[in-house]
Amino acid sequence: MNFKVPRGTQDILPAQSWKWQRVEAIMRDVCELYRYQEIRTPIFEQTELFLRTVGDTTDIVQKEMYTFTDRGDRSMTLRPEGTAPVVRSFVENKMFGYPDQPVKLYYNGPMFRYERQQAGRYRQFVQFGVEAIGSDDPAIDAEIISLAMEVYKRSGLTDLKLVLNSLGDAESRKAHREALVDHFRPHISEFCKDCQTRLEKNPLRILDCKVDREHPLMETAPSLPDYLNESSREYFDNVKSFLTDAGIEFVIDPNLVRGLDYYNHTAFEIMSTSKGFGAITTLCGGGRYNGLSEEIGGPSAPGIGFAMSIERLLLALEAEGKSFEDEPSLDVYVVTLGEEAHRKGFQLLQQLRSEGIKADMDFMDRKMKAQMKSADRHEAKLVCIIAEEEVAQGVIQLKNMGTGSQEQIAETAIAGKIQELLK
RNA sequence: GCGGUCGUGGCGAAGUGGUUAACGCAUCGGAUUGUGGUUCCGACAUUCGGGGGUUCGAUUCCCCUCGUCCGCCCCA
Repeated sequence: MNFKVPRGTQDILPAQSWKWQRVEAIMRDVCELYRYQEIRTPIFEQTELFLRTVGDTTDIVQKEMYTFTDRGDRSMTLRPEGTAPVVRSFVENKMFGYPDQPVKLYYNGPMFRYERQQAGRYRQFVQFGVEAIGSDDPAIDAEIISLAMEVYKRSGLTDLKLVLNSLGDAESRKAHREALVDHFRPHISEFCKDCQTRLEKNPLRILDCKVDREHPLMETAPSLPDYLNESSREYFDNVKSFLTDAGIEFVIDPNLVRGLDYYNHTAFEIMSTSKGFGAITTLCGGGRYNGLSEEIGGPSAPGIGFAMSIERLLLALEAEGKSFEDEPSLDVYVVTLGEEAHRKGFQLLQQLRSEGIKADMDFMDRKMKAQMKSADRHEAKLVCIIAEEEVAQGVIQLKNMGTGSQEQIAETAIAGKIQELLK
């Protein structure tokens, strides 16, 4: 019987996992810098939470959720996104009562969407997300976006594009939506099948359609910015000016529409412009979700956040031909010959480690030559060689793998000598 | 959910309807006794994703299935 990882999932092996650790370290550092604190919510939630918040006409709910019934006959769903669970927790734990507002949170963990495989798309993927709940200051929109950009910057990415739009408040959205439906309905039969369903589900999406982009009605379609009411427009202008003040470049895309129902006002995506990337270039998506808290039974609490996929960040790095400099390395490899030396070598190994020296040795009873090869393969800076003779004399041969030179050191002095050489 | 592509040892990759499935890398062993990154020699797929069919005979032909990769939709 052969087993394989479930479709759309992957094992992250040592050759890659160290890069994940680098990204996650950056992410934590930046969050601390911005005073965002980690929150960990369950991997699954009541299905109803996502139906209510994400929206039952969205792709996520219609075709992508991992939903199951538990033994208590309750419908549960592996979380497809992180915002709804965080806001659920915000409400449930009455964080709206915390003295310091807004509540600034981040999370990092697996999300699940039942989708067909493609480059940069997985059924289980890891999202790092940040949420600021409780404030409707446009400055915090800029802060959130800035935080995302900072993570990418520290990761080494440069080929990025920040795309920005405003969906307006509920009133603006409604007005625009009605205008769109009125505009397209008389001629909807001339559009593709997808657009025909979009008319009812999400008419905004029609503007995005690649099939019908040449249709004359596209040109004359009501544009979202024209339907923003006074306060929405003002809010968006403020977000833009805060971003500009922060030195963050962006482009406005009036057709940028976020897929989830709970979004309003600020919507943004960060995309990779690197060549050689797959068809999917969105690295990060986010927006404002005023009203989400009420939607799930909480008090009014405006919020904004984003989510980025670690997988895609790493893919983007590769597309740009970059990686992290500080790959894990080994300081010392201990080579031994004979049983007694092996025993002695293990003692030395443990001593070195207790002093913070990264060290390893052979556990396969290999020949000396093979042990040297291992040392070389692991790029050990130094090799300690111990055989019968050394054991008898209480000494160790210390070889510098860079220069090839070797000297004999008393075993009592070896740790100090190594510390000195590693400086 | 729809469309295309591919599936040979740890990895990369030839190959043909017929009794031994190239090659490269990696790995392991050896080339005078205790030393790496170069070189030389040797070892390493009862088996060609799985199942069924055609055939005297299939890894090569057909069907199904599982899986891969890519694109559409949409997104992270």
